[in-house]
Amino acid sequence: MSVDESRPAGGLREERKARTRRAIREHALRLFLDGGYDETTVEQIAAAAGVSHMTFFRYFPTKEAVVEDDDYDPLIAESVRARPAAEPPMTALHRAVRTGLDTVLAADRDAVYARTRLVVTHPALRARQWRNAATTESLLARALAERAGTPVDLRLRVIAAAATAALITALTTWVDHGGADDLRTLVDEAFAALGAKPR
Amino acid sequence: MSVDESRPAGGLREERKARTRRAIREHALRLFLDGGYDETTVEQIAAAAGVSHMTFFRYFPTKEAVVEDDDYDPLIAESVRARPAAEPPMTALHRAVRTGLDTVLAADRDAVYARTRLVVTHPALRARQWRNAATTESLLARALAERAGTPVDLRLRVIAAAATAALITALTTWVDHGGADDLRTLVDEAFAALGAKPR
DNA sequence: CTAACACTTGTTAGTGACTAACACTGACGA
DNA sequence: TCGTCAGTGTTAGTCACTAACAAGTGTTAG
Repeated sequence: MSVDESRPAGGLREERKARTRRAIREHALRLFLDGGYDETTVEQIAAAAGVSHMTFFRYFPTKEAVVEDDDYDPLIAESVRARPAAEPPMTALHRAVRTGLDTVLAADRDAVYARTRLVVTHPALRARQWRNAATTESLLARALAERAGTPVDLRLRVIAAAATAALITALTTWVDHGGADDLRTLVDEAFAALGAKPR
Repeated sequence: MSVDESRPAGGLREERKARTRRAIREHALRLFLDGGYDETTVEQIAAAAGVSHMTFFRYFPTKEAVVEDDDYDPLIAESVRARPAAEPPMTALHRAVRTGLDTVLAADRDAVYARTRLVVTHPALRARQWRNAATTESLLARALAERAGTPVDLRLRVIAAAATAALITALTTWVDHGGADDLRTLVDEAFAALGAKPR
């Protein structure tokens, strides 16, 4: 996510790229929600966004990638590092996730729900999400390790993986109930099941 | 996996099918290990097994599916149901996984390692495995619920998901260390990180 | 034993995700 | 203002996967 600082980020090129990226993503999500994920071809998305299908793949490595939210993980990792070192790891993750969630939900709850629903519902996207979960986990494990000043070991990796699993389970339940529940309550319950102290 | 009982399972057809299925799987794994997963095409696997690529897809829904081990999950679920109802859920899962693992490892440790290595190493297979993890989880959650005589709730689902995550983390570590460690010890450590009592 | 049937397979033709190569165009630095 | 090069479109391909039909072989009723 680092931007080449030697070139001003506000140049016409950068701006254009950002706009194209946003356009592709927005049109893709709209088309997915309208006509279904499988039924929507990359060609259609590209056409809707006014680019060729090659350009699509230059911005997103796969069709699935366009649904991902890449900003969320680093945000949580950051939060983890900010937690006091004395806090038990699972509790630290819980609170970090809560913080991140509050931020994201406050911004655009409906968009988050729509996207989550898409991912949870569709097998291919779900699989993709889990693949990314591996990245999330090592990111979180490293954050935990840095916070505690210890090396990354099996214990921390398991805790990070379990926390990710808890979060995903909460998200799945959220969607299964049609978004009726309060997601934050579900997350709290999920972490409670892993023995994280609520406070 | 249920066989139509109205027809004897020992007919020529059934036998032939079983042989074809085994042939495809074995040739596929050999080719994957030899030349890499991506580099091996379904066409090549089919040719090696002496069938057309259509036949391949009639036996396995996707290229990835040929690597999966479908017998393992039900085996664990069975083990879970056999655990005493008084045992805490995470402990029950731990012991069930241990039991299943002992069985599988005793049979063909090297084959298990080779297959696990393939899956852990390759992103697409890894993703697929985790997609199945969703199935595994609901299977385990249901087993836990039946054992305790309670409905499946968020808590049980989270515990099942966390256990699966712990298992996968242990498997990943196993492969990362080149299979040098004792897998059962790793699994014990992984579950210990989730607070499962060792005994 | 044989003929009709059911099942399995191969062939062919297609779709759609994704890639490589190359030519073009326009923004940027000098 | 001009050369450079990042960003894009076009074209032509590979490969996973599917649908439709034709052909072969095990099974079974008569």
